Amino acid sequence: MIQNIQIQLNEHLYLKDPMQSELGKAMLNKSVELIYEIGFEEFTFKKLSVTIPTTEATIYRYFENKHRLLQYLTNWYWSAMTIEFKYLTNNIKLPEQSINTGIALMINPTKFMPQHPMLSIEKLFAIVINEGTKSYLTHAIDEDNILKLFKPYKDFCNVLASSFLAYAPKFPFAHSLASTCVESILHQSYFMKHLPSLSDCKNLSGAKGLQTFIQHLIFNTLDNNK
Amino acid sequence: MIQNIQIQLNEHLYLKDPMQSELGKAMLNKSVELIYEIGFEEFTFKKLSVTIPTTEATIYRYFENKHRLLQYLTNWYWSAMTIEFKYLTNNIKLPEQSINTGIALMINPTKFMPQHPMLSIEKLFAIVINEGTKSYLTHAIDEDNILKLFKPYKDFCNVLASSFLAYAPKFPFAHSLASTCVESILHQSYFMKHLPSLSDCKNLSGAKGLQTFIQHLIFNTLDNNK
DNA sequence: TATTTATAATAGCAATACTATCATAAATAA
DNA sequence: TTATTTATGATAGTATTGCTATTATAAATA
Repeated sequence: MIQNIQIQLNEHLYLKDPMQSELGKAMLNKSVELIYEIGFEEFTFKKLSVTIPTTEATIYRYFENKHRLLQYLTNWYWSAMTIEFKYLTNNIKLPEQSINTGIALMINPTKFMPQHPMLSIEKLFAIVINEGTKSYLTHAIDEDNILKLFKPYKDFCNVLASSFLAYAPKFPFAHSLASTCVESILHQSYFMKHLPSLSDCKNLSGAKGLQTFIQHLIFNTLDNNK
Repeated sequence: MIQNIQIQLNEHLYLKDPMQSELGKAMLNKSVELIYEIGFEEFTFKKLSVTIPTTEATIYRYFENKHRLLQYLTNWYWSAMTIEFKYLTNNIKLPEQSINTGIALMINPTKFMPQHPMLSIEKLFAIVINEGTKSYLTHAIDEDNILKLFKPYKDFCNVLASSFLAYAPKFPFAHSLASTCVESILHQSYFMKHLPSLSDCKNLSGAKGLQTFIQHLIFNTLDNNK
């Protein structure tokens, strides 16, 4: 589904829209590869310019700095996730089923969005896990928020919260639960791989353990607050 | 309680133990002030050296780089939290009461650890909220983990998980729930302040909303898995 | 044909993230 | 006491990063 849709992102994320040229698309494509490989701290525009190839100065005409580029990528990810979630849950009557679809999508996005002509969903998912929080844990958070740079992330949490409320209309913490689940899935995925003692879930069998844990968390909480 | 205890931290965190000299202690003290003020990305050893005052080269004799210093601070924080949690819950018979104490401590550490001669607990708490994840979201995670640089964080999650298991011995996700709660409290605190639409809790009335939310999450989950 | 636009090529600069050297003062050992 | 180690300051230096500026050229558009 997602590979046929052009995602229009907040214009404050870039100086020149990377979607409007082949070179810009190469920047997005190659930055995902490179950040995935070497991590965001080690990632520089100079290194990116070599892989494309182009010049550092040209990349700076597209993006203010590497932090904006990371925000561009995470915005793209959450926009795609929101579109996919709405698509998957459209016409679904049972709120329970929508919630379970959301969980499955968050844990295993490549199952629902297998590939994209421009970006590797698999690597982008890894970047969201490894570097995603850095896009909002910044000293400029309040200015960035005024520019609405976190809207796609909020949108995704909101649609998830809405499905919680459809299931348990009186639950007073739908948004907190939604953002907690989103972050928990990302963290637990990271912990399973790197700090396994912080998790009881195993990476085996398609992250089934994580799915069970998150279902426990959501439904036990919601069932007592219907 | 905590102000009278010397916390011995992993020796891979530093080149020269900052606790063994007044200058080293000043580095810790002033780094908390400075990171709190300008954020970790803007923080440099050069800037820190001016506030102490000392020279950049001298700070490099204590810490490999600013990332190790951040890890030192977060290690100190979670060690202190673990000690405080054990102290507060010692001789407590009801697991429920231990869990509630843990929640209260995590949400409002300054209430239990009001001050410390070397470090501002309040500012250190803010740093853990704003920058804490950066101490483990690094490309060197696996090497750092071999050096046991995340032990204090794991220890805290473990003692919390133990209190969950005391309350609900058959619950199979105690560690995942513990790390999820720890991270959720930090994230929700951040969201309440900067991205309020991601939370239903208000900063008013001593973060009472956050406490209620976390209690919902824990007890509803555990009660159905006793 | 003229003009705008995009990119390449190149240079440069201030700040960052270190490393190295030497002098000196204080602490400790012989 | 003298000798020696240790800690710090003072200073310098280097490679990289993060970014800006200038000019040339090719392609697209008017």
